[in-house]
Amino acid sequence: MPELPEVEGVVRALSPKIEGKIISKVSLSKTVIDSWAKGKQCIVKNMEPEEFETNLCGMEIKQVFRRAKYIFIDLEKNHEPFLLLNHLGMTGAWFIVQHEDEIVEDKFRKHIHARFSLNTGELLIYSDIRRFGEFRLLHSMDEHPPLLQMAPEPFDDVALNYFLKQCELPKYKNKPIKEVIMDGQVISGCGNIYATEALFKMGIHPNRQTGRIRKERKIQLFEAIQRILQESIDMGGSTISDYRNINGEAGGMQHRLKMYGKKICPNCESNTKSMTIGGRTSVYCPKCQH
DNA sequence: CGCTGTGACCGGGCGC
DNA sequence: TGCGCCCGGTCACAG
Repeated sequence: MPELPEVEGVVRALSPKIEGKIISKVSLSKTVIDSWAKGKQCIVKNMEPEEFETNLCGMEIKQVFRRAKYIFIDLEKNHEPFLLLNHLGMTGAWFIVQHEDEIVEDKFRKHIHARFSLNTGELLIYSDIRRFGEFRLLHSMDEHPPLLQMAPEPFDDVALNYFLKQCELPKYKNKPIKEVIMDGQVISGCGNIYATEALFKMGIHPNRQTGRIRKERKIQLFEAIQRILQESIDMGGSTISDYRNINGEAGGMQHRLKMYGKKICPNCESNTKSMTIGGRTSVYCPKCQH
């Protein structure tokens, strides 16, 4: 499941391969196209799939960048700028190939939902097994209100103070710390894996009420999150189930995880525990985390 | 108006 | 072998 480091990996791999190229044709899957008639919006949101295909046709890819867990692609057609939003959801993956049978894993090849033909003859392919991903064709981020609520990038200078300020709000201060650090309006890009790891590293129980953690400790926690996100970026992200980078390769960070998905605490060797916090499974060591 | 809780979206994988 | 259920990122919507 892609969190910030995995999305960053995709963007770094994707950008040099597609920037400057032109989308000559777009073809969405039957599942996506048929969903509209059924009153659903499978993957392509807020636009009729055929319109999405037509609109993207002829667009030049200017720049690919990441914000939180979103991939954004700056596009241009007839001197008019557009912004293509893509979120990988749980299982989204991009591939650049000459032919789609180069995608060797069945589960990715079987769930291709968007094919972008490039003017170079290459195929840019978006596959999404569980279809939790999404595309939105926008002019700017203002068009999609949730984007305006996002916390700053975690490596931005203002991110720490933003985090501390949000923690003081009534809606957050009585909530479990894990729920708060995973909230994109508090910290950008920190999902279950890295929240679990940072809390373990800090010895903080995931269910601790946010308002009951001293400021100094909150600062240390934030810095731990920054470090683990950076470490994971450097390692090529974590491949837990379906994450692949653009070359179909797994990341390396999963081998460095100490608590996420573990049965035994690597510090004290007691059995880990698991509880649901904010609707998500949270693993922790009952002895090391308080 | 703002906060809170719940449902919806999915198929791989696992437990029984 | 087969069936049913669990899981999760994000948002929409109800209360």
